[in-house]
Amino acid sequence: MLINEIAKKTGISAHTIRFYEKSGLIEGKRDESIKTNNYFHYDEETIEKLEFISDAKSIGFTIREIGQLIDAWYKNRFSKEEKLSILDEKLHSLEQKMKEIKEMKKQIDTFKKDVLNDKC
Amino acid sequence: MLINEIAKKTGISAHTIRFYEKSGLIEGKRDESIKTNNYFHYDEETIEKLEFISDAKSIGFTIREIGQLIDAWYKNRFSKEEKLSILDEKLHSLEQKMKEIKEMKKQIDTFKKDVLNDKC
DNA sequence: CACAACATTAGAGTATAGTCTATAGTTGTT
DNA sequence: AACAACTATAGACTATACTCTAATGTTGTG
Repeated sequence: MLINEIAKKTGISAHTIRFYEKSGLIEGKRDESIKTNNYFHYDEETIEKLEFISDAKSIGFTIREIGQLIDAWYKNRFSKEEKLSILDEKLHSLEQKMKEIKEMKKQIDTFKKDVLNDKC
Repeated sequence: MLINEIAKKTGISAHTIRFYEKSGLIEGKRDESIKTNNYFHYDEETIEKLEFISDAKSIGFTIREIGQLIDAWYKNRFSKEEKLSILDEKLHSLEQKMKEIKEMKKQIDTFKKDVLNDKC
């Protein structure tokens, strides 16, 4: 799969995909048997990763954090213990975010009541 | 209260407070009776707002969105209906974020299981 | 074979949200 | 008065995450 095909499939622009590649989040492979060009080829796993990147971004993870998560999952650069520790850390930060969102919902509900009762 | 005092109370730097002021999130008042300087004075409401800004930022609201929320709550530039519509929109986006976070937690739990079972 | 459509790289430009520096004036303490 | 500590403004600088442009080469269709 060349870059425009995976771009269409994921809804992420080719530019952004190249940016993610430079950032180390994904990795295309070059076909060594083709000498005339050096096009990158992407596989199904990259689609999975790109979808994961989209999701993780939308909840506020940074590129660096997403990189860690992807490494913890796909790569063997970390030991089992290191991987688990990264994943637990992210789970913890998600729980924090959940709490903050619940607080903010309460806060906005209070705003709404104030508006409804003409208190502001 | 002058800028350094409110900065200490909120833990937000004077620079950042001035940035929020320029961005329209808060508003200091000048004491017209003092002719020798034009220092800004801040009140308790501004502390409330700054704390709200910190919370809202940490769950991913942008300056623009926070501005809308503050306007919906404190200002009379919007009608009751407009205010409620802004607040409902933000509540809806919080519910979306909650869903996404739950999904991500599931995803990371799956990663963890894979790591524990040496599946990656 | 012309030529549109695609690929690569390097690097410039944009938006957001600060963060810092320089300059200049003000206030409080000794 | 001297001087540290505070205040304001304008504008430069930084980091993050894109987004776009330019230059150049490759591939596929009529």
